[in-house]
Amino acid sequence: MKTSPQKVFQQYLEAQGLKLTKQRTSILEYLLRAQNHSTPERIYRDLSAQDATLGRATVFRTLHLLERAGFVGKILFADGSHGYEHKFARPHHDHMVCVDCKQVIEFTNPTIEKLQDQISREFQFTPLWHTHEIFGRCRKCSQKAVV
Amino acid sequence: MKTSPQKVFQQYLEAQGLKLTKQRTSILEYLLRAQNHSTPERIYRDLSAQDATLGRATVFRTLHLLERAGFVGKILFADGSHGYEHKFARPHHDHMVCVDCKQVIEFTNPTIEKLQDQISREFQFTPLWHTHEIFGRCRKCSQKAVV
DNA sequence: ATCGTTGCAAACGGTTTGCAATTCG
DNA sequence: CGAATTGCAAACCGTTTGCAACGAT
Repeated sequence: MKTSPQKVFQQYLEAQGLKLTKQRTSILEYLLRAQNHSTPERIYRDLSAQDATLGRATVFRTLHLLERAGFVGKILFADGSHGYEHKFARPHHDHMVCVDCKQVIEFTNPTIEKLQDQISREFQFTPLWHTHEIFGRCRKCSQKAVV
Repeated sequence: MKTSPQKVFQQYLEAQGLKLTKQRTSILEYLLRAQNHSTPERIYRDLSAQDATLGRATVFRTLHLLERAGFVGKILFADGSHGYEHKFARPHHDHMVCVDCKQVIEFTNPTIEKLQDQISREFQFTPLWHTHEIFGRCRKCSQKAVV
């Protein structure tokens, strides 16, 4: 009994009284294909190449919808801008972002997660979500950057 | 031999062949006064109340200058916007941001810092800086939010 | 048929730039 | 004095919105 992202999305829409349109489907599938760093503009450019009538507004609207539903999340870039990544069948993770080649490396560390909960508890703070991004240079770019 | 932020700033400017203007001084002093969550717009509004000729562009230009120099840093808000905080005589810290009252609680955890370095090393990633923000509800807002 | 959804273009908010006038050193 | 800096307004970019046409159920 496999539940594909598409099916999950469809069920979500149905439950909310919303409709499954071809635009929503193609944006979802774009996100599933592209591992990460999909920006609204890139999604728009790539998809409107096939389907010339797709509008920028729909990309934004669908991204919000998916974000509200918890199917996609934001990822920060070093310059302060951001992109999106889907969260289907992917455990929570944080990011190391290369300031040179823009590559994104995912990491998880259970100890850090545990410490965050502990710190929150100390302050009687109720954590809902977090972002944790390490900016720096990946292995390759570190080598190149050596003076 | 005390070195005030003002003096440090002045020396930095001098070293770069830049000038110390009254606008730059007043923006720096604003940031020193306001603990945190200063947004460009708020800085502009508050300061231009006294000095009606101050321009928005100068606020942005000065903020960039201070950021490049490492005297101020960005702080993310829950809605994706951001503000600035000065970094004079304040050790590195991360943030817990209340999604309701917007309050920012600072925290530091040496173990987390150490783990970050360790993870970076594993990937042969050279960390330059990081952001780590926990979003949730502060003690007071957690209580209010109980259904 | 109904109501959600779309594309469009105009509006938006935050940030940036070009330029002539000003100010610091 | 000369170079850096400023204020202004226009330009810019990413995102949002109002609206009439369209499409899914």
